[in-house]
Amino acid sequence: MNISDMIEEFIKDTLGDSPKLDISRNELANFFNVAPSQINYVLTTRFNYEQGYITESKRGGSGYITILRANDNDNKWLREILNRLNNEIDYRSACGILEELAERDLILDEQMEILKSALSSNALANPFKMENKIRAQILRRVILNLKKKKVEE
Amino acid sequence: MNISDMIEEFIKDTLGDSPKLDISRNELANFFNVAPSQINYVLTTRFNYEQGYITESKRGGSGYITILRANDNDNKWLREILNRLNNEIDYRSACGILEELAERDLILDEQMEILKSALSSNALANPFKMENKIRAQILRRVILNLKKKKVEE
DNA sequence: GGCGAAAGGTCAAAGATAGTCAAATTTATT
DNA sequence: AATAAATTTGACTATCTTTGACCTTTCGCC
Repeated sequence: MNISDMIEEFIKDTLGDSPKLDISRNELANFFNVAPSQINYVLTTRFNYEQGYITESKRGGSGYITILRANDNDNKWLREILNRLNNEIDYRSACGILEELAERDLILDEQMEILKSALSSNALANPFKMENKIRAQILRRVILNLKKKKVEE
Repeated sequence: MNISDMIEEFIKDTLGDSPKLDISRNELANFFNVAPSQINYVLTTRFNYEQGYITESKRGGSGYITILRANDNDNKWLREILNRLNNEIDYRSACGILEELAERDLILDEQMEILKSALSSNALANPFKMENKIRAQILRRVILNLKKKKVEE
Protein backbone atom coordinates (compact mmCIF):
# COMPACT_ATOMS: atom_id res chain seq x y z
CA MET A 1 0.00 0.00 0.00
CA ASN A 2 1.44 3.33 -1.02
CA ILE A 3 1.12 6.65 0.75
CA SER A 4 -1.70 7.89 -1.42
CA ASP A 5 -3.70 4.81 -0.48
CA MET A 6 -3.04 5.45 3.19
CA ILE A 7 -4.12 9.06 2.93
CA GLU A 8 -7.26 7.93 1.16
CA GLU A 9 -7.99 5.46 3.93
CA PHE A 10 -7.32 8.03 6.59
CA ILE A 11 -9.71 10.50 5.02
CA LYS A 12 -12.41 7.91 4.61
CA ASP A 13 -12.04 6.76 8.19
CA THR A 14 -12.18 10.30 9.46
CA LEU A 15 -15.12 11.11 7.26
CA GLY A 16 -17.00 8.12 8.61
CA ASP A 17 -20.69 8.51 8.04
CA SER A 18 -20.83 12.24 7.98
CA PRO A 19 -21.63 14.03 4.76
CA LYS A 20 -18.69 16.37 4.92
CA LEU A 21 -15.20 16.81 6.29
CA ASP A 22 -12.91 19.80 6.55
CA ILE A 23 -9.20 19.31 6.28
CA SER A 24 -6.16 21.51 6.15
CA ARG A 25 -4.04 20.63 3.18
CA ASN A 26 -0.80 21.61 4.84
CA GLU A 27 -1.50 19.85 8.10
CA LEU A 28 -2.49 16.66 6.38
CA ALA A 29 0.57 16.78 4.16
CA ASN A 30 2.67 17.38 7.20
CA PHE A 31 1.10 14.54 9.11
CA PHE A 32 1.90 12.10 6.32
CA ASN A 33 5.16 13.80 5.52
CA VAL A 34 4.44 14.36 1.87
CA ALA A 35 4.36 17.32 -0.48
CA PRO A 36 1.16 19.32 -0.03
CA SER A 37 0.34 18.82 -3.67
CA GLN A 38 0.08 15.12 -3.00
CA ILE A 39 -3.07 15.88 -1.08
CA ASN A 40 -4.44 17.35 -4.28
CA TYR A 41 -3.37 14.23 -6.09
CA VAL A 42 -5.24 12.03 -3.66
CA LEU A 43 -8.29 14.25 -3.90
CA THR A 44 -8.39 14.28 -7.67
CA THR A 45 -7.78 10.58 -8.08
CA ARG A 46 -9.85 9.25 -5.17
CA PHE A 47 -12.32 11.87 -4.13
CA ASN A 48 -13.60 13.10 -7.44
CA TYR A 49 -17.10 13.28 -8.68
CA GLU A 50 -16.96 9.93 -10.33
CA GLN A 51 -16.15 8.33 -7.02
CA GLY A 52 -19.00 10.12 -5.34
CA TYR A 53 -17.23 13.09 -3.83
CA ILE A 54 -17.00 16.79 -4.41
CA THR A 55 -14.38 19.07 -2.95
CA GLU A 56 -14.48 22.74 -2.18
CA SER A 57 -11.72 24.90 -0.86
CA LYS A 58 -10.63 28.32 0.11
CA ARG A 59 -7.13 29.74 -0.01
CA GLY A 60 -5.47 32.33 2.11
CA GLY A 61 -5.52 32.75 5.88
CA SER A 62 -7.75 30.16 7.49
CA GLY A 63 -8.12 28.35 4.20
CA TYR A 64 -9.49 24.83 4.09
CA ILE A 65 -10.54 21.95 1.90
CA THR A 66 -13.97 20.45 2.35
CA ILE A 67 -14.74 16.98 1.12
CA LEU A 68 -18.42 16.34 0.48
CA ARG A 69 -20.26 13.28 -0.53
CA ALA A 70 -21.56 14.28 -3.90
CA ASN A 71 -25.19 15.15 -4.09
CA ASP A 72 -26.07 16.71 -7.35
CA ASN A 73 -29.75 17.33 -6.88
CA ASP A 74 -29.35 20.80 -8.19
CA ASN A 75 -27.71 19.98 -11.44
CA LYS A 76 -29.74 21.79 -14.02
CA TRP A 77 -28.62 19.77 -16.93
CA LEU A 78 -29.57 16.52 -15.28
CA ARG A 79 -33.00 17.86 -14.48
CA GLU A 80 -33.54 18.87 -18.08
CA ILE A 81 -32.50 15.49 -19.32
CA LEU A 82 -34.81 13.82 -16.86
CA ASN A 83 -37.68 15.89 -18.16
CA ARG A 84 -36.92 14.92 -21.71
CA LEU A 85 -36.89 11.31 -20.62
CA ASN A 86 -40.52 11.41 -19.64
CA ASN A 87 -41.16 10.81 -23.30
CA GLU A 88 -39.63 8.71 -25.96
CA ILE A 89 -36.07 8.84 -27.07
CA ASP A 90 -34.44 7.24 -30.07
CA TYR A 91 -31.13 5.47 -30.06
CA ARG A 92 -29.06 8.28 -31.51
CA SER A 93 -30.28 10.77 -28.92
CA ALA A 94 -29.78 8.26 -26.15
CA CYS A 95 -26.18 7.82 -27.27
CA GLY A 96 -25.78 11.57 -27.29
CA ILE A 97 -26.90 11.75 -23.69
CA LEU A 98 -24.69 8.86 -22.67
CA GLU A 99 -21.74 10.60 -24.27
CA GLU A 100 -22.55 13.77 -22.38
CA LEU A 101 -22.79 11.81 -19.16
CA ALA A 102 -19.37 10.34 -19.82
CA GLU A 103 -18.02 13.71 -20.87
CA ARG A 104 -19.10 15.12 -17.53
CA ASP A 105 -17.62 12.19 -15.69
CA LEU A 106 -20.97 11.09 -14.40
CA ILE A 107 -20.38 7.64 -15.82
CA LEU A 108 -17.27 5.82 -16.94
CA ASP A 109 -16.57 5.31 -20.59
CA GLU A 110 -17.00 1.62 -19.98
CA GLN A 111 -20.42 2.21 -18.57
CA MET A 112 -21.35 4.35 -21.51
CA GLU A 113 -20.32 1.60 -23.86
CA ILE A 114 -22.20 -1.09 -22.06
CA LEU A 115 -25.31 1.00 -21.84
CA LYS A 116 -25.18 1.72 -25.52
CA SER A 117 -25.31 -1.97 -26.08
CA ALA A 118 -28.12 -2.28 -23.57
CA LEU A 119 -30.12 0.37 -25.32
CA SER A 120 -29.46 -0.63 -28.90
CA SER A 121 -32.37 -1.46 -31.16
CA ASN A 122 -31.08 -4.94 -31.17
CA ALA A 123 -31.56 -5.19 -27.46
CA LEU A 124 -34.92 -3.53 -27.25
CA ALA A 125 -36.52 -4.74 -30.44
CA ASN A 126 -39.30 -7.00 -29.19
CA PRO A 127 -42.03 -4.42 -29.10
CA PHE A 128 -44.61 -6.18 -27.03
CA LYS A 129 -45.08 -6.45 -23.26
CA MET A 130 -43.23 -8.26 -20.63
CA GLU A 131 -40.53 -6.65 -18.70
CA ASN A 132 -38.86 -9.97 -18.22
CA LYS A 133 -38.64 -10.76 -21.86
CA ILE A 134 -37.16 -7.43 -22.67
CA ARG A 135 -34.75 -7.65 -19.83
CA ALA A 136 -33.64 -11.04 -21.00
CA GLN A 137 -33.04 -9.60 -24.40
CA ILE A 138 -31.01 -6.75 -23.02
CA LEU A 139 -28.84 -9.05 -21.02
CA ARG A 140 -28.50 -11.33 -23.95
CA ARG A 141 -27.29 -8.48 -26.11
CA VAL A 142 -24.81 -7.40 -23.49
CA ILE A 143 -23.34 -10.83 -23.28
CA LEU A 144 -23.23 -11.20 -27.02
CA ASN A 145 -21.30 -7.97 -27.16
CA LEU A 146 -18.86 -9.28 -24.62
CA LYS A 147 -18.30 -12.37 -26.68
CA LYS A 148 -17.87 -10.39 -29.86
CA LYS A 149 -15.26 -8.24 -28.21
CA LYS A 150 -13.41 -11.32 -27.08
CA VAL A 151 -13.43 -12.78 -30.57
CA GLU A 152 -12.24 -9.59 -32.14
CA GLU A 153 -9.33 -9.10 -29.78
CA MET B 1 12.67 -27.92 -17.47
CA ASN B 2 13.08 -24.37 -18.67
CA ILE B 3 12.91 -21.23 -16.61
CA SER B 4 9.34 -20.43 -17.59
CA ASP B 5 8.31 -23.83 -16.28
CA MET B 6 10.10 -23.19 -13.03
CA ILE B 7 8.43 -19.82 -12.63
CA GLU B 8 5.10 -21.45 -13.32
CA GLU B 9 5.76 -24.08 -10.71
CA PHE B 10 6.90 -21.51 -8.21
CA ILE B 11 3.76 -19.47 -8.67
CA LYS B 12 1.53 -22.49 -8.36
CA ASP B 13 3.31 -23.64 -5.23
CA THR B 14 3.05 -20.22 -3.70
CA LEU B 15 -0.56 -19.91 -4.70
CA GLY B 16 -1.34 -23.23 -3.04
CA ASP B 17 -5.01 -23.46 -2.26
CA SER B 18 -5.71 -19.79 -1.96
CA PRO B 19 -7.85 -18.11 -4.54
CA LYS B 20 -5.45 -15.30 -5.22
CA LEU B 21 -1.82 -14.30 -5.10
CA ASP B 22 -0.09 -10.96 -5.34
CA ILE B 23 3.33 -10.76 -6.89
CA SER B 24 5.76 -8.06 -7.84
CA ARG B 25 6.82 -8.47 -11.43
CA ASN B 26 10.24 -6.99 -10.88
CA GLU B 27 11.00 -8.96 -7.75
CA LEU B 28 9.97 -12.21 -9.32
CA ALA B 29 12.01 -11.48 -12.41
CA ASN B 30 14.92 -10.60 -10.22
CA PHE B 31 14.56 -13.73 -8.15
CA PHE B 32 14.73 -15.91 -11.24
CA ASN B 33 17.20 -13.64 -12.93
CA VAL B 34 15.17 -13.10 -16.05
CA ALA B 35 13.83 -10.13 -17.94
CA PRO B 36 10.71 -8.73 -16.29
CA SER B 37 8.78 -9.26 -19.47
CA GLN B 38 9.32 -12.96 -19.07
CA ILE B 39 6.96 -12.84 -16.16
CA ASN B 40 4.36 -11.54 -18.56
CA TYR B 41 5.21 -14.37 -20.89
CA VAL B 42 4.65 -16.91 -18.16
CA LEU B 43 1.41 -15.25 -17.17
CA THR B 44 0.02 -15.12 -20.66
CA THR B 45 1.04 -18.65 -21.57
CA ARG B 46 0.33 -20.40 -18.27
CA PHE B 47 -1.99 -18.27 -16.22
CA ASN B 48 -4.49 -17.14 -18.79
CA TYR B 49 -8.19 -17.51 -18.82
CA GLU B 50 -8.21 -20.81 -20.70
CA GLN B 51 -5.97 -22.33 -18.06
CA GLY B 52 -8.29 -21.18 -15.32
CA TYR B 53 -6.59 -18.02 -14.20
CA ILE B 54 -7.21 -14.32 -14.42
CA THR B 55 -4.67 -11.61 -13.73
CA GLU B 56 -5.02 -8.04 -12.63
CA SER B 57 -2.34 -5.45 -12.15
CA LYS B 58 -1.46 -1.91 -11.28
CA ARG B 59 1.57 0.03 -12.47
CA GLY B 60 3.47 2.76 -10.71
CA GLY B 61 4.62 2.99 -7.11
CA SER B 62 3.78 -0.16 -5.19
CA GLY B 63 2.31 -1.70 -8.29
CA TYR B 64 1.48 -5.38 -8.33
CA ILE B 65 0.16 -8.29 -10.30
CA THR B 66 -2.63 -10.37 -8.85
CA ILE B 67 -3.22 -13.90 -10.05
CA LEU B 68 -6.70 -15.24 -9.46
CA ARG B 69 -8.21 -18.62 -10.04
CA ALA B 70 -10.99 -18.41 -12.55
CA ASN B 71 -13.96 -20.66 -12.23
CA ASP B 72 -13.75 -23.50 -14.70
CA ASN B 73 -16.07 -23.86 -17.57
CA ASP B 74 -16.84 -20.23 -17.92
CA ASN B 75 -17.49 -20.73 -21.58
CA LYS B 76 -19.90 -23.49 -20.88
CA TRP B 77 -21.44 -21.26 -18.30
CA LEU B 78 -21.75 -18.41 -20.75
CA ARG B 79 -23.44 -20.65 -23.24
CA GLU B 80 -25.92 -21.84 -20.66
CA ILE B 81 -26.70 -18.30 -19.66
CA LEU B 82 -27.30 -17.33 -23.23
CA ASN B 83 -29.69 -20.18 -23.61
CA ARG B 84 -31.59 -19.16 -20.54
CA LEU B 85 -31.81 -15.67 -21.94
CA ASN B 86 -33.90 -16.81 -24.82
CA ASN B 87 -36.72 -16.68 -22.33
CA GLU B 88 -37.68 -14.40 -19.52
CA ILE B 89 -35.61 -13.55 -16.55
CA ASP B 90 -36.56 -11.77 -13.35
CA TYR B 91 -34.57 -9.03 -11.71
CA ARG B 92 -33.00 -11.13 -8.98
CA SER B 93 -31.70 -13.71 -11.42
CA ALA B 94 -30.44 -11.02 -13.72
CA CYS B 95 -28.50 -9.50 -10.83
CA GLY B 96 -27.11 -12.90 -10.02
CA ILE B 97 -25.82 -13.21 -13.54
CA LEU B 98 -24.38 -9.73 -13.53
CA GLU B 99 -22.58 -10.47 -10.29
CA GLU B 100 -21.15 -13.61 -11.77
CA LEU B 101 -20.03 -11.71 -14.84
CA ALA B 102 -18.26 -9.19 -12.63
CA GLU B 103 -16.86 -11.91 -10.42
CA ARG B 104 -15.30 -13.51 -13.47
CA ASP B 105 -13.98 -10.17 -14.63
CA LEU B 106 -16.07 -10.23 -17.76
CA ILE B 107 -17.47 -6.83 -16.87
CA LEU B 108 -16.29 -4.13 -14.50
CA ASP B 109 -18.00 -3.64 -11.19
CA GLU B 110 -19.08 -0.24 -12.41
CA GLN B 111 -20.71 -1.80 -15.40
CA MET B 112 -22.48 -4.33 -13.26
CA GLU B 113 -23.89 -1.59 -11.09
CA ILE B 114 -25.08 0.48 -13.99
CA LEU B 115 -26.66 -2.50 -15.67
CA LYS B 116 -28.48 -3.42 -12.52
CA SER B 117 -30.06 -0.03 -12.59
CA ALA B 118 -30.81 -0.43 -16.29
CA LEU B 119 -32.54 -3.72 -15.66
CA SER B 120 -34.43 -2.87 -12.51
CA SER B 121 -38.18 -3.33 -12.47
CA ASN B 122 -38.42 0.36 -12.13
CA ALA B 123 -36.65 0.80 -15.41
CA LEU B 124 -38.52 -1.81 -17.38
CA ALA B 125 -41.97 -1.49 -15.87
CA ASN B 126 -44.02 -0.08 -18.74
CA PRO B 127 -45.25 -3.35 -20.18
CA PHE B 128 -46.51 -2.23 -23.53
CA LYS B 129 -44.74 -1.67 -26.84
CA MET B 130 -42.40 0.93 -28.01
CA GLU B 131 -38.76 0.41 -27.82
CA ASN B 132 -38.26 4.13 -27.49
CA LYS B 133 -40.43 4.54 -24.46
CA ILE B 134 -38.77 1.71 -22.69
CA ARG B 135 -35.37 2.98 -23.59
CA ALA B 136 -36.25 6.38 -22.23
CA GLN B 137 -37.35 4.77 -19.03
CA ILE B 138 -34.16 2.84 -18.74
CA LEU B 139 -32.04 5.88 -19.22
CA ARG B 140 -34.20 7.78 -16.79
CA ARG B 141 -33.69 5.13 -14.18
CA VAL B 142 -29.97 5.11 -14.76
CA ILE B 143 -29.75 8.81 -14.17
CA LEU B 144 -31.97 8.67 -11.12
CA ASN B 145 -29.72 6.02 -9.71
CA LEU B 146 -26.72 8.21 -10.30
CA LYS B 147 -28.35 10.89 -8.23
CA LYS B 148 -29.47 8.50 -5.53
CA LYS B 149 -26.06 6.97 -5.14
CA LYS B 150 -24.50 10.27 -4.22
CA VAL B 151 -27.04 10.79 -1.48
CA GLU B 152 -26.83 7.33 -0.01
CA GLU B 153 -23.09 6.95 0.29
C1' DG C 1 -6.50 50.73 -0.61
C1' DG C 2 -1.97 48.39 -0.55
C1' DC C 3 1.08 44.97 1.24
C1' DG C 4 2.59 40.72 2.86
C1' DA C 5 1.77 36.33 4.95
C1' DA C 6 -0.92 32.22 4.77
C1' DA C 7 -3.39 29.23 2.69
C1' DG C 8 -4.54 26.26 -1.46
C1' DG C 9 -3.83 25.21 -6.95
C1' DT C 10 -1.30 23.75 -11.18
C1' DC C 11 1.72 21.53 -13.81
C1' DA C 12 5.53 19.22 -15.30
C1' DA C 13 9.53 16.36 -14.13
C1' DA C 14 11.32 12.34 -11.87
C1' DG C 15 10.59 7.80 -10.02
C1' DA C 16 8.44 3.28 -9.81
C1' DT C 17 6.08 -0.23 -11.74
C1' DA C 18 3.86 -3.03 -15.30
C1' DG C 19 2.77 -3.95 -20.60
C1' DT C 20 3.87 -4.74 -25.56
C1' DC C 21 6.18 -6.34 -29.33
C1' DA C 22 9.47 -8.11 -32.13
C1' DA C 23 14.16 -9.96 -32.67
C1' DA C 24 17.26 -13.58 -31.14
C1' DT C 25 17.76 -18.02 -29.33
C1' DT C 26 16.54 -22.61 -28.17
C1' DT C 27 13.81 -26.74 -28.60
C1' DA C 28 10.66 -29.80 -30.98
C1' DT C 29 8.79 -31.83 -35.35
C1' DT C 30 8.88 -33.61 -39.77
C1' DA D 1 18.51 -30.54 -42.09
C1' DA D 2 14.65 -27.56 -42.46
C1' DT D 3 10.87 -25.71 -40.49
C1' DA D 4 7.91 -24.62 -36.84
C1' DA D 5 7.03 -23.61 -32.13
C1' DA D 6 8.33 -22.07 -27.69
C1' DT D 7 11.30 -19.34 -24.91
C1' DT D 8 14.25 -15.49 -23.67
C1' DT D 9 15.67 -10.77 -23.98
C1' DG D 10 15.55 -5.95 -24.43
C1' DA D 11 13.99 -1.59 -26.27
C1' DC D 12 10.22 1.15 -26.05
C1' DT D 13 5.64 2.42 -24.08
C1' DA D 14 1.93 3.28 -20.61
C1' DT D 15 0.39 4.25 -16.12
C1' DC D 16 0.54 5.54 -11.35
C1' DT D 17 2.89 8.03 -7.66
C1' DT D 18 5.77 11.49 -5.54
C1' DT D 19 8.05 15.89 -5.45
C1' DG D 20 8.95 20.65 -6.16
C1' DA D 21 8.87 25.08 -8.38
C1' DC D 22 5.89 28.58 -9.40
C1' DC D 23 0.95 30.70 -9.38
C1' DT D 24 -3.43 32.54 -7.28
C1' DT D 25 -6.59 33.79 -3.73
C1' DT D 26 -7.83 35.51 0.78
C1' DC D 27 -7.17 37.81 5.08
C1' DG D 28 -5.38 40.98 8.41
C1' DC D 29 -2.76 45.00 9.21
C1' DC D 30 -1.01 49.46 8.17
